Amino acid sequence: MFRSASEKRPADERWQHFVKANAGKQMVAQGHHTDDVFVLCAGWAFRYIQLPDGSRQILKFILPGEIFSPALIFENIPAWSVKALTTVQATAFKRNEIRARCCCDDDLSSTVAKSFIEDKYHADRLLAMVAHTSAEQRIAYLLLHLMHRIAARSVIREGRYFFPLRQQHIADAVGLTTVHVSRVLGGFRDRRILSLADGVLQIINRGELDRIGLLS
Amino acid sequence: MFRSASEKRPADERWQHFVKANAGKQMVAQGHHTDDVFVLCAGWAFRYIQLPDGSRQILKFILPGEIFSPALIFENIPAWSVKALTTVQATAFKRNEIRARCCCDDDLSSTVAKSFIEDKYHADRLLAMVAHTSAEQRIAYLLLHLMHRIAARSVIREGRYFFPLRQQHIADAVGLTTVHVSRVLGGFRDRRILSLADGVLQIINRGELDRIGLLS
DNA sequence: CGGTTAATTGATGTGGGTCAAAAGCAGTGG
DNA sequence: CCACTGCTTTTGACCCACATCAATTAACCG
Repeated sequence: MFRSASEKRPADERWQHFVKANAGKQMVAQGHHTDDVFVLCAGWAFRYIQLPDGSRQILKFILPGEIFSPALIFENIPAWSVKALTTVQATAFKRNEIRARCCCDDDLSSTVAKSFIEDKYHADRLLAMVAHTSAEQRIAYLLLHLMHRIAARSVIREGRYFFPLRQQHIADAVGLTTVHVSRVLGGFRDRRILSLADGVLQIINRGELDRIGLLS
Repeated sequence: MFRSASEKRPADERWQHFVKANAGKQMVAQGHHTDDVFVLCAGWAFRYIQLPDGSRQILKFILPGEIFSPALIFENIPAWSVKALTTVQATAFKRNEIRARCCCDDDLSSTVAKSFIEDKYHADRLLAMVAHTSAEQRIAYLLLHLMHRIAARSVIREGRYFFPLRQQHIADAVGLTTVHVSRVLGGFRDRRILSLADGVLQIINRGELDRIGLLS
């Protein structure tokens, strides 16, 4: 049975609530006020900014367990948008609640700080890759980066990764066109390095992929 | 993370001290432990990461009054380096001291949060520009961004900005070669948009510069 | 079945890289 | 005062990685 004090309050006063969305649904909109701090529970999403010329830059792919952006805890008008990549479920906490807890909870505030730093670390490295390396290197880097994060939360067998990105997403993340992404992935396939189709990334020659994309 | 037991302090563990450095001096080194949190007092510096292939990505130019990086407050092995661009003076605070104060000082922690968010905001936009726009747009954007920050801390007369960057720095910040930076700046000069020489940036046609670099 | 969206492939164009040379301009030292 | 050195900027010639445009195929779906 539900013992639902919270159920009886209006929806916008509960200190947390759940949301579901289908693939493609915009969940946070650049420049629009929100009091919610979202944490992804299931599915994939991505954070991006839209340029006035119509192109978009994907800043980060968001995996289950991750906050949409640590910045959301401190600002109520985000400078970016978030869109669901697959069907997703997320929990929305009230910002005030989170911030109140941060003050008296050392663990939480240290987690927040870590997530800020990690976020920034990856953003900096992505910038370096996009600015200074070839299409092959950028794509290899992105795949390796995501593989690492995927492997951290599910067991990987035979080099097969669940991988819901379309080529358009890869293109928007590393600053290429879909046409060229297709060519590069085709090249990887021909050279027996990996194959990417039907939402599955199959790694065939990890060593070679590392050699290409692991500039560090 | 490691924390040394509380100890009596030798002279060099004062909770803050000052440092001076000449242009070109490396002040923080990627991957090397440091207990100091630096704030720039005078001169310019820049934060960057070095890629294994030798090229470097400049992440941010640091102006007087700014912290080298907000991340420095929470991590003791930075993922980036900082180098002096001009002769500089900086104050080095002890990390433990800063963090202790953050806990009981709402103003300070809110300032830190703001600086994290602002830092990230500019990094995201730079990534978008580098990934999706032309050389002219990137350079115009960088100049406009810096002009804005310079103007916030000193009066500008007749569109003349103190501007100590070499073309190499511009190239490393926006992902171009010095040769091409030279051509683009030459183009701007020919078209009476701006001229950049001898450490002075002279804006001639601000409207046109905005039109090129202000994609927002 | 047509209609739509994603991936592929080919032909062609171009922005910016690469290489190389030269020129300007400190410093430095004889 | 002039040569010498090192650093930065400029300029020219050439090239290639990636964009652009366009057509084709494949998969999915009501």
